[in-house]
Amino acid sequence: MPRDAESAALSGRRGQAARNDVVILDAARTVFLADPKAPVSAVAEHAGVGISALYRRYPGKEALLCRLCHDGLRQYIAEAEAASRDPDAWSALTEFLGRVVDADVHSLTVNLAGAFTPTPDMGEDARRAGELTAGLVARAKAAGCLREDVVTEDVGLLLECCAAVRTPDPDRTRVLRRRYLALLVAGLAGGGPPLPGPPPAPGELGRWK
Amino acid sequence: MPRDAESAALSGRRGQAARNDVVILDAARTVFLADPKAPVSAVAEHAGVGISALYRRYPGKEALLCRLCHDGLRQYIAEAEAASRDPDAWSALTEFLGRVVDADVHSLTVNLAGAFTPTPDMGEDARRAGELTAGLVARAKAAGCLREDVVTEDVGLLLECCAAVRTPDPDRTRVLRRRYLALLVAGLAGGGPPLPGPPPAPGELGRWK
DNA sequence: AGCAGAGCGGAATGATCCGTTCCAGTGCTA
DNA sequence: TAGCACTGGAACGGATCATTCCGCTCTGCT
Repeated sequence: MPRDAESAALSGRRGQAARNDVVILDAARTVFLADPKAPVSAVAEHAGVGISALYRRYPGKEALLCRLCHDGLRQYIAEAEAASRDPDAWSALTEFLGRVVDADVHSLTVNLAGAFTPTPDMGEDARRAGELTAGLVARAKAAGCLREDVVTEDVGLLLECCAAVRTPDPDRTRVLRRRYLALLVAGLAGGGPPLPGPPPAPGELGRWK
Repeated sequence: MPRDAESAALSGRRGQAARNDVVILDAARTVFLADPKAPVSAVAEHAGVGISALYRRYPGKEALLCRLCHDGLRQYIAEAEAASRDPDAWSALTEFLGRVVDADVHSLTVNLAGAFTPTPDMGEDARRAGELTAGLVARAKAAGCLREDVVTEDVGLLLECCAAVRTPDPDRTRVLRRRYLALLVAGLAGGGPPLPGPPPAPGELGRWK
């Protein structure tokens, strides 16, 4: 009988269990993305499984949220690393932003934070994410395509702005977010008066501490 | 004895009652702006009054929310009317946006909507608000200072983006919001590639129907 | 001066919601 | 065929709120 845990074509009880692993995770992402404080039962319902299927895999809601959040953080890092390899500094930054917005990674990492006590791993990953972001910003600035008065910390807030755009339809939401990201990116390119106010300070948005 | 209901210097029981009217409204605005689903008791506590002081004035939470929201809508209209009188089409639009963002009117009108059944009055006011907004946009476009591919409905989403910027400190929040509004406004002025995706349709964001 | 009651603070109430546990059923697996 | 890994979903217990209620204070009129 097949023993490969990676296979999606597993049959029987074990197959269902393996498939439930991913079904549950997907459902959780969808549900908690739509409403970070959704009840656990909503996840089970959306996944089409019972509540016990969920509690067999995670010790509690907090663990599930933590997993989701950490996955999002890892995805952010992966996108940032991929962008770092783009030879063009401007498209590296802007396409990175586009991908992060599309994947709704920001909602995952930020809106869910605070609902659980972060693990040390996540702190480390968060630091790495910050570094990579700073790299992308610095490179774009050095290339002269990004206005000088933008700082690394602005990126998080920009993503927050895009994440605020929401409609009942996920696809439509993605499209509209791209629209306002485009507006923001046009602003990032320069033009207009200097940006007002002191920029966000490094520790200021310390949801991660 | 003084009978003037407008006076803030009313003495005695009636005076306290009149003063509580405004204290409660202010507290409600502050509290519900910070958290639209805050408990009623939080409002009373923030106002420094008991819960009954609140229930003496409003039949229930919903009525209070409705009042707050309607007030916000009226303020929006007032700002839009004031802006309409600005002879410069561009500053009419941008300074209007700035004032609305500063006053956090958008959070008031949008984040609170859905928590109560709107009155017909509000529907009427919402329509008027839409008209005024469209006027500001049309004028800026006609003057050639606003990019052509922006539509009236974009304004609501822009405000939503700004409202998404939040810090524990209200003053700092205001400053940061202005920062990203400036970025968006720079984008609105033009430059960069055309905005992607179909723009939001008139009825699409129908939180008010 | 005295009293009727407007207004108030805050405890008590009752409903709702939600995370978690528990148990009986099901059909692989050996 | 016996055992058990896994599951669905009901039941439990705690928490949170909106709202009501009661006893008190102090005002404003007679």
